[in-house]
Amino acid sequence: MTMTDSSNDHAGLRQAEAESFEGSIRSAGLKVTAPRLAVLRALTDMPHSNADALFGAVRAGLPGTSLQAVYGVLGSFTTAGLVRRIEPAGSPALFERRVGDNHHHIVCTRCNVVHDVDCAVGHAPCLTPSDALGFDVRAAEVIYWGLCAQCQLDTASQLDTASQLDTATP
Amino acid sequence: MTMTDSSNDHAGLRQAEAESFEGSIRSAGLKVTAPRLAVLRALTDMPHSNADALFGAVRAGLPGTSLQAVYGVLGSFTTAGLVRRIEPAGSPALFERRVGDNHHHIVCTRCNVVHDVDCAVGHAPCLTPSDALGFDVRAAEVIYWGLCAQCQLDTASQLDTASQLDTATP
DNA sequence: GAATTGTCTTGAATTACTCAAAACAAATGC
DNA sequence: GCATTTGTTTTGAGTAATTCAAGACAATTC
Repeated sequence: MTMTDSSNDHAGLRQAEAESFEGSIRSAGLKVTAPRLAVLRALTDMPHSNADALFGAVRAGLPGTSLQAVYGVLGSFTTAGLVRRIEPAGSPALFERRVGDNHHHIVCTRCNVVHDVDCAVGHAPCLTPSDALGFDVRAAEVIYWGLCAQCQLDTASQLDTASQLDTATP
Repeated sequence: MTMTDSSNDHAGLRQAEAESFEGSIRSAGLKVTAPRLAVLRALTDMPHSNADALFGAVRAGLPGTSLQAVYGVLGSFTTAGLVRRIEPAGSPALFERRVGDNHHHIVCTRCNVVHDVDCAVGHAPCLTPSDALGFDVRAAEVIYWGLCAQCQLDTASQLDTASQLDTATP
């Protein structure tokens, strides 16, 4: 299947996007390859994804790609500072394109959705521990844990149903 | 081999300690078993240890114990709120007895040593993100990354040696 | 002291990830 | 353009940390 250039309204945008991906990869000192472009596009569409989810997205547009290639791409991107890797407890590593701004994350304990949150207090928030114990502190990583809005609703309605059942079965 | 009670100065202390371990386990609603006592003792001696390190320590005093038993003990202790599990990025899960005080951790990026640090700012420090995005925030986990005092010295002297080599080989 | 309940041992399986060698493709120099 | 160099991907295997399951066993309860 071939695609005529500028065949629809999105073509221009898509091409501009592709060029920006290419530029990012190239200026990170890495060779521009199809798997790399595909991973970068997938990561733009679905931030906070793990290697396996990205592999799925990449494979959709580039069938021959291996999972190891995705790991390789993510590794080189992370080393190059093109993507950031986070590892919330109990989760495989997640990746995002938002780098260099020291933002943090909030994770739902029920559905595992992840969102970005900006620095907690003032500018460089938790970067100063009460006592650094002689450490030369380079980074502070904050993860908030809680229930997302949807899961609050879901659990509330579950409790509701449960209490109704209690009443219904004396 | 048998051990006479109160045969040395440490015996009284050791017994008191054993009783406190027993009490902790019992009041957490768990059965008191030899592997559990051994894990709790090991964890007291070496906080921020992983399952494998604890297994090693436990096995020293209680040879028949299996690694799976250690995982089981740690799992039930964690569920019961008797120990806290932390998972710094790139590390297997670490365990500690200090629970319920919402303290944080500082990890050396070179030697992986972990220390406790108290809350960063004020009382409930980073517990309030700038924008919780509708989440019901229950916990904030902060990990500081940096070089410990010893590793600062080590890397400094290495740089020193390297520059000396540079000068020595023109 | 027997019954009940929960825990431990043994053995296997799973998940997430890494390593290595050969095939291949992108950038570089001619 | 085409060959070379360098870096990347594929294929296949391997590892670390952890979990699952069945039966044996031990701690509490009655």
